[in-house]
Amino acid sequence: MTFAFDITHRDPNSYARLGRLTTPHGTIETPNFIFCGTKASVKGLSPQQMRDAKSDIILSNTYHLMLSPGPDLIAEMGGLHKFMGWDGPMFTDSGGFQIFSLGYGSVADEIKGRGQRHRKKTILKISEEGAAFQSYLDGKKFFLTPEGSIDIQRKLGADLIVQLDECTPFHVDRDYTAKSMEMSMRWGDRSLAEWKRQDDGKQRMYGIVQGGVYEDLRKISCEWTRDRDFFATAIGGSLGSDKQQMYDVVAMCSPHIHPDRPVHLLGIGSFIDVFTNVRSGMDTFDCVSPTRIARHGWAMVKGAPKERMNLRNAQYMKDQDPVDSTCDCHTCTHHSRGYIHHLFRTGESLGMMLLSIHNVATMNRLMRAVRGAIATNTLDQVQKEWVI
RNA sequence: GGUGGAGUGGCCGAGCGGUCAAUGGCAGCAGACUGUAAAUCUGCCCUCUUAUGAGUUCGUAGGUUCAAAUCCUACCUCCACCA
Repeated sequence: MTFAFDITHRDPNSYARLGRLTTPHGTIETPNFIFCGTKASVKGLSPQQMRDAKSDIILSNTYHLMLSPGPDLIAEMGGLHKFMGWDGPMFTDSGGFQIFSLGYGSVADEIKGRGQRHRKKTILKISEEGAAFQSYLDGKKFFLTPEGSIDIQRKLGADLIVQLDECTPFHVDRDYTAKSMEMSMRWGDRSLAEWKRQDDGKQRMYGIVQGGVYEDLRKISCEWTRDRDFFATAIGGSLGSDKQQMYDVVAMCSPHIHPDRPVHLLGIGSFIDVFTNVRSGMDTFDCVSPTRIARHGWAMVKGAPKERMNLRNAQYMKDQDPVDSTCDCHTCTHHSRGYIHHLFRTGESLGMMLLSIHNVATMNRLMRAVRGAIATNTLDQVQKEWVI
């Protein structure tokens, strides 16, 4: 069997469960975390360093690889696994998030109404047929359709692929959200048809739940994914303006999604978010945050205030302790806070690399702890160790 | 010794009579970031104050003027060239 999802344990008190997700490139335990390697590279770490940090699965992006180096080149190079030197399970996102982010900027910018800062929109038009982009690299125009996204993802060759959707913004009205959701459903059907047409047994597809913050829309979208031949379910779109609303939106999906399929929560990844959403039945997560904030000087630290520590802060200048004395990653077993502070202060790229290693290792440690906690029905206690 | 040029906030460097507590950049201090156009972006950055505001600043000391970082004089220091 090349693909499977086996649920091995269900938490009696919530939707939390343990599972084994099997792909042609290996089996991962769930809940698990998928690291973002958008342009065929997890920023700051080599595939070997990802392995050393105990990572199981990574993700790349259809849109970015479409622009450069192009799907045909990657196919010619033997596919994405071979191209980037990662032989484990891999996921590709469809480009749906870029339909949002290239028009609105970051999630925080959009929610806080700041608009897209410092750059022009490069999403030109969204229509029933697809989305028109202008490459930020050379101005060349691209038209991404559901069929095109699937075709590109087939050429890239990730194990787990995703239907094209429109990632709905927060600041749109209910009517737009509903129409957008319906279009994403039609895009999902087209994605599924294209996948079936090209199916070679090496890939499986996620359908995406949209519907914004509206419970009735989420229910419709969940049932739509449940009733289609998707291998798995992903929850996407606007999840609200704050954490509580995000938790509520995810929770309102739990009763309506297919109970036996893997469920992925798109774009979420803080400690508290993982603990909370695992209870709503989320099996996998992905987020740019571990590697992005590492490049900005922040270490994710178990049990720390706000879950993290800013190594650029002057208070760490003479600190001889490791970033996290309970962490056994390469960074924490070899380097001090003071040294990492120095690397950031002097602009040495090694600082970003060391913190990226630590944050990746920490997310993997978190997921192991979450799995252990579900197995022993101790989620509440373990959460208190991680989140204060 | 002579001639010319220059001395501005931690550093570099604009400003050359009022709209100057003084553009920028760097450094510094903190913050944001959740399917990555992010090694990005934001705020603070003379002193006191939450702020309005007040008080001291542009080598030093005088002077001109209603008004000086900006003009004049002397001195100090540095640079260039000539001896």
